[in-house]
Amino acid sequence: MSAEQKRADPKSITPQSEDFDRWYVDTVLRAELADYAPVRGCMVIRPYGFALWENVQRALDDMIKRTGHSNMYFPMFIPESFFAKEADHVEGFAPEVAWVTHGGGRELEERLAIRPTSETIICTLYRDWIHSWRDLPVKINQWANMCRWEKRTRLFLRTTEFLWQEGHTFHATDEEAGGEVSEMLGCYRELAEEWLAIPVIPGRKTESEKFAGARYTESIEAMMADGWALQSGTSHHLAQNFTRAYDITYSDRANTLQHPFQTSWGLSTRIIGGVIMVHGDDRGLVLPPRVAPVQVVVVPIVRSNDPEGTALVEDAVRRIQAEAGSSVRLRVDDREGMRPGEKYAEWELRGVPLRIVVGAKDLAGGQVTLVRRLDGEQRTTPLDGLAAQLPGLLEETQHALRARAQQRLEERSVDVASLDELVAAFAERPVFASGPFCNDPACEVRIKAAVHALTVRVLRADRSADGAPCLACGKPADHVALFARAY
RNA sequence: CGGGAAGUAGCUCAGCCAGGUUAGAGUGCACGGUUCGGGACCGUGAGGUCGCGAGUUCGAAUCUCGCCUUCCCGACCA
Repeated sequence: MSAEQKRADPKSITPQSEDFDRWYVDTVLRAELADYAPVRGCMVIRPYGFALWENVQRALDDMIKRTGHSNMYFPMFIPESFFAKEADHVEGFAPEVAWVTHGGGRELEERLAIRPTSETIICTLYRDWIHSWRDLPVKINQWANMCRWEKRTRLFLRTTEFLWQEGHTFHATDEEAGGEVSEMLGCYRELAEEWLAIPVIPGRKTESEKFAGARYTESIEAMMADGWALQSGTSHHLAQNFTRAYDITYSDRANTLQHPFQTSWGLSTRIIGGVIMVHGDDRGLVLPPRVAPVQVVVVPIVRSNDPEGTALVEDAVRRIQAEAGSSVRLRVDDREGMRPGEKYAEWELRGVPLRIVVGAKDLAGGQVTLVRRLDGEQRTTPLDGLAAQLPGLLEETQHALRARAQQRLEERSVDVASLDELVAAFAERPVFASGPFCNDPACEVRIKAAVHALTVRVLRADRSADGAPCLACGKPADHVALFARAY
């Protein structure tokens, strides 16, 4: 089938190789993860997409609790005067803030920002709640919606309103805050790698890429199937920048007034876009079992003119359901009047990791057919003991997905020692290039100019340059930077 | 926010250039039947303020202007 014909077929999605961006949009819409809302740049997260987000949320929320944080909730409206105290922060967010100017039919005396992030209102409140070294550390988190008026939006990756969690902590010492920053980045890494099967590269942002108001920002960077990078979680060391600006003080053990050290860290619905773009294929989504809303779909093959066979099939399906119990998230697709092939295609589009096909033919030999979404691998297997194997099969898929993503990351990563090598690395296709970098903003500008749409993703936490010459200026470099095109 | 493309049924689109019966197709949807192990087939039926608003005209999906939304490419940014 030619590309032209495929486009005319409303049931098909654009192949990745033809147009990756269009494939992404087709997949999100057709798999019913989300749809466009009537307001520019906004999206509706549909039940299937939200179920996926809830599973991500649950995993991360457990980690947040495990590391000693409590959830709470701040309002979404932030008075302009609260917002304006930290200069870098205001300047950094000013162009993206939406303002409420009217309420109750009248113009407000003071404009209200719709939060683009909550440092300012949290600091304002904690000024009253932190007084003593005994009040520290403060380790809180909130799950909330945010608003950033972006000029160019993309489903999940960058929308005007989005959902995330933002953690905010206050500590007595600089070192303790630094430990918090890396501990939470570690949680994000664990979420990405263990739950979403997405290998990531952790590191520190350059000055130009860091959070407005932070001393430094760390992030995890993931490679999408097209070789582009996605910043998938960020953690900021705010030092005393906000606690000074918002005048948060406490008495230490020696009864001297101190400003606490602060951190903040966030992970958003954007990560859903990452899951889609890392694992998906031309049939649609491929979801990691640990977060898939439906882990196993059972498709019974029944014929209206074969009541005997139908009864056998229905018995077998009931047995699978009963034996699987709550050990896996299993759905039986017993919709009438829909042919099996149609059901297969639909659940493949939706990325369900395992499919069990139950038909009279296989059942005659006490078997059913098992199909893996990951690679389409198909085999018959005894009905006896099948349900007990499902959790193990799902774990296998989870690991295979992770390994596949890891392999792609390695295949499309290169080390470069000069600007020429950097340019050559991107000549054919987008890659992750790593090379020695002195972290001078002027060098960053030169490097970005060398390759179209290139950015410095992070100064890698896992690599050291050992004084090798910076690939832009040749001076001894402390860092190995990751260079890539980014969403 | 600049450049380009697009918006007609849930979806993919034709019709527009050269304005004129009741606006079409495929797919999807509902019902009936035959089917049923990879997106079946036959029949019947429902479904559209032609993105929104002005204007030109006896008459606008079609021409003009403005606006909105989406997609692509930039600039900007999570």
